[in-house]
Amino acid sequence: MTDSTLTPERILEAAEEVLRRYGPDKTTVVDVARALGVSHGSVYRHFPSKAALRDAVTERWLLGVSLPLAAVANESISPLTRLRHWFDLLVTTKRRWSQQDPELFATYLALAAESREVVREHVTTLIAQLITILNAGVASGVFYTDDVPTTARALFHATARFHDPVHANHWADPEIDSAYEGVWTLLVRALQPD
Amino acid sequence: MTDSTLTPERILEAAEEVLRRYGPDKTTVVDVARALGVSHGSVYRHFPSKAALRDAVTERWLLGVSLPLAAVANESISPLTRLRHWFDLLVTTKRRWSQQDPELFATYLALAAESREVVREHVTTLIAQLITILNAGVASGVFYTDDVPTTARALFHATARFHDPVHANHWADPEIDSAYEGVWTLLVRALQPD
DNA sequence: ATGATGACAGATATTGAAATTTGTCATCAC
DNA sequence: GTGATGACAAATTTCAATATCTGTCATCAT
Repeated sequence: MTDSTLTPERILEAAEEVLRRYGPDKTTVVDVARALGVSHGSVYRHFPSKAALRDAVTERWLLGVSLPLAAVANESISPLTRLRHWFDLLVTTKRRWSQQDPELFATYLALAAESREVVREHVTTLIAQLITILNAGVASGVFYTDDVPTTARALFHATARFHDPVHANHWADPEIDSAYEGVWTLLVRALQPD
Repeated sequence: MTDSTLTPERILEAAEEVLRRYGPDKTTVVDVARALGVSHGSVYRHFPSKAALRDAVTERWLLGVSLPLAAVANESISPLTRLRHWFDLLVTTKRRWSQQDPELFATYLALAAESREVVREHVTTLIAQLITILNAGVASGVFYTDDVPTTARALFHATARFHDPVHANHWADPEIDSAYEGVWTLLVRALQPD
């Protein structure tokens, strides 16, 4: 039976399902409760507000991005290859998502825009992964930088056009790949030891 | 008398004034005509559509950005200093604009979002200015790159977070200046001859 | 002849009354 | 006692009627 006890986890699943079906504007707490066969008051027993529920859904989605990236960041391969794989995965994940299901991506975008704090933490997580890769590279002498955290943040910001959803409307441009290569080339040069 | 013959120029001035006052959503061609004391049919004699009028206003605004930058791009100072001044001017212009008059900036943003082609040309213009600076630097040996146009475009994209209006909501963040310095440091390193 | 007008049709936007939603909490069921 | 319920007030959204706007063009004025 699907209707065992009500848990935050089950509510999140239902919320994702409803969001997927109705979009961010038309999804209501009543809809989510209905999908679960409970009253909306019961949902409020597990999430203090609709905003908190939305934040939790956003966090779940962002984990889907950051967990695979964490695996890459900790792979036992050369730091330069690892850095490239990491950015490739970040960029292609976002791009595929935005193109294969634009409506769902728009939903994700709308949620993220309202869950600023959750997104901020996500970005911090990603930059921490970059720090891991940079540290490995500096230790083995293939990267030079006198300030790893600053450089990690700079790499993230310098590539924003290719992974920040606010730029998603450019991800189908024909020049996007060569533009990405151009920035990558520049950044790799910046990391080279003298 | 302000009511001499009706010209595109006078219509543009009136349109800017009305946009400034009412914002992009509530501005109508009828409003613009009223501001000029003419019928809206007369406006259509000079602009084929409301979209064309909007594009022309956008183009005018963007010229306000690109003309001062052109001056910097052609200054007779060291290419590295010139590059830095150019980006500083670009970044501070946008930032001041977005913070001193957020409503007008939002208006500009809304117009630009609908005038894609005009914006595309604006970006091409800016990248051409970067090419000028890079060429000077390569000629005098202070910059290295084997592909000036690609590098110019990469520099523009890598700094998008600090000048692309889609990122304007981060321009008041306290770390924005150090983030900018971080990216700048990286990019300068990438341009250094071996 | 040149340029401005305003009536018009179809498309779009506004408005405010009615319906729905959010979040609370006294009550209910087990 | 624990957890779910649904009635409720306040806030928000929906909807359809009404008004306005866009773009055209036959007509007017100079």
